Amino acid sequence: MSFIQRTHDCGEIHAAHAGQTITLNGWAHRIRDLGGLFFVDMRDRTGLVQLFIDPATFSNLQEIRHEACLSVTGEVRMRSEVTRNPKMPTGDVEVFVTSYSVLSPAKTLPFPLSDEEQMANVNEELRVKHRYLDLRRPSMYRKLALRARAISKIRTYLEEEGFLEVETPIITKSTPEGARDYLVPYRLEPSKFYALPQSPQQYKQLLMVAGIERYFQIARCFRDESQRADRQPEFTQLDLEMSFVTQEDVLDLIEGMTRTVVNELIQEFGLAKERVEPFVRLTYDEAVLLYGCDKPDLRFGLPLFDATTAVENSGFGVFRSTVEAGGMIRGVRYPGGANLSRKEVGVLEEFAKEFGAKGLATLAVVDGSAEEVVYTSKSGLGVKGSIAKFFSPEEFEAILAVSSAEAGDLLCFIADGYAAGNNVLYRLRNEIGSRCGLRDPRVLKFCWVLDFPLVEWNEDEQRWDPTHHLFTSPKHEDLIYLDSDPGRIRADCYDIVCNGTEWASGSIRIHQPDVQARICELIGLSAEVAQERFGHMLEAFSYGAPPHGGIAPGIDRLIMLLTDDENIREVMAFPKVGNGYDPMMDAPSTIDAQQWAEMGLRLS
RNA sequence: GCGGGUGUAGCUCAGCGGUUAGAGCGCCGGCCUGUCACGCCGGAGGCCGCGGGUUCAAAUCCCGUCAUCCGCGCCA
Repeated sequence: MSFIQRTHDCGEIHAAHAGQTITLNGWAHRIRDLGGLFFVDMRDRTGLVQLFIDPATFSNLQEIRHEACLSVTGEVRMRSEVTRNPKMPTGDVEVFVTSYSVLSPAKTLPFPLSDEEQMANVNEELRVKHRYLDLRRPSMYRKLALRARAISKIRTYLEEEGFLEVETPIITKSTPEGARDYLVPYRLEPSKFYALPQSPQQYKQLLMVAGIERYFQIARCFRDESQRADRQPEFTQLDLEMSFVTQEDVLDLIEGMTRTVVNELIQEFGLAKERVEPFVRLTYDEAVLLYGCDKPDLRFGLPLFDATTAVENSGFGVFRSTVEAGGMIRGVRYPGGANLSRKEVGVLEEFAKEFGAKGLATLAVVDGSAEEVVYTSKSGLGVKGSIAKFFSPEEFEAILAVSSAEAGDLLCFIADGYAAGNNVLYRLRNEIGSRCGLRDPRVLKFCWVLDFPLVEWNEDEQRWDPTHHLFTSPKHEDLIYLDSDPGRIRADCYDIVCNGTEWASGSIRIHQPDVQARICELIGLSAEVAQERFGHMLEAFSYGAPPHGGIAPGIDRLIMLLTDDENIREVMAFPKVGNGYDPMMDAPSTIDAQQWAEMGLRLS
């Protein structure tokens, strides 16, 4: 069936077109039938323009229903002063329709896609099921456009830096190290399987051995792990690797790329974000000490404090016994928290308990002249609270000093081991930051976290596990701890964190077979198993592998940061729902008997 | 694997032991010549997620189950 093709786009029509006869193709976004007057807001990918249709000229206007696909021809007319709509970019004009055709009628919609306010609450599964309708919304188009432009700018930047984009296989070998693999049965030998790549990690290192020197790819990654708001079974990373570089070279390149790309996107899309500043740098140890985690939100301060020595001999049994057991008393300030009711503090304690806290001890810091104050400090601060009775004046002074407390603060203490306590405290700090309005949505605070430990002790398995992955290079000077104190070995490993979420992770890789062999041994990978799983890597490295390193920033997460979306589904065209199911395609699905037979498979 | 929330009209929700289950939006019909979230009048539309139980009586209480959302474990 033929149709009259557009001469213009809806969103571009303006006063200069007045008098012209034009044709538009698009959808009926909103319809206002006034009896003697008929208005349609027509939408295409560029925007909206109002159609004016004279009902006297057309007999069957009820066929123009919500989201019907239309071709419309008419004359662009200026609107009179009183009928202009300043809220619309095309609001100075309208199209006086002389002919139209319904290219395709539309059934009643499953959700009100022309109403952004109502769409905010619509059932997520329904939106995913009818994704082709959800994506008609201008706000969704804009996210896809932002994503496409981000990728385009990344590509441009890296190509100018001498990078080559290389595709790597989607069906490959299972290397059961990190996440669970998605598996694909191999028809020709029924006991064998391909795996979908968790990332192109090994391929990109092999590309370095191949002499590509500067590789990147907008790479799809697959991990069969349980879902979260910011995770999907398949997601996209900017995968990147460079040869003959130090850590500093990778950091410089990525920081330059990020600031260029993000600042351009902020400008191009008019995002309500401040320009990205040079990245802050923290070591892993500093980050954990100051913020309790390796992904601190640096939009605000409130560093954790350590009150262990201040209270280790106090009359408060919980604190004393924790210290005696080798634990620590660390805490965080809650500005304004001194006003919290007992019940509200209880809510905060429940929050802490969700993350494994045994309890939450608090002291309110107020003006020294306030009521119920148990102790007034030399500087005039008053302290009160249910545990205040346990401390001596010296202990109060020490607590106030280490916490840098101010009047109005609620000091929140967690008594536990360093790691377990930090796990609670960093979440508590983020919660306090949110409550106090300190997590400014206009700010993108990027920071590098450097010098991660190479390995961490796995209590369950009683062995050392790689913190990053087994090809990560130890810092040369730390190799002396390999036998005596492996936990002390730092790696040439780096993360980019933005606003409290991990955005990118990377490292300098091991390129020397003898070092790789020692690391395999350290993490309990026997030579035989290493050969079976990674023999291709070990062999490749034996043919003159260059020193190399790389990084892999998450594309989805970058877009989420730019659009302030909390859910990764919002920045993907066709996401799955929480259990990995695709309600639109109905995938995964059963296969027919012939496919079972062909694959040599049966249910156990 | 675990915890919490939500399942009632096409959508968003109210109803939380007691007449015939409601509202707003949408949909259908009527009226309306300057609307732009048009307005006004009328109407249709419900296995109250599913299964079981308690009760004279269940959308409402209990048990189970399924789906979905959020989180924990997990995610080199």
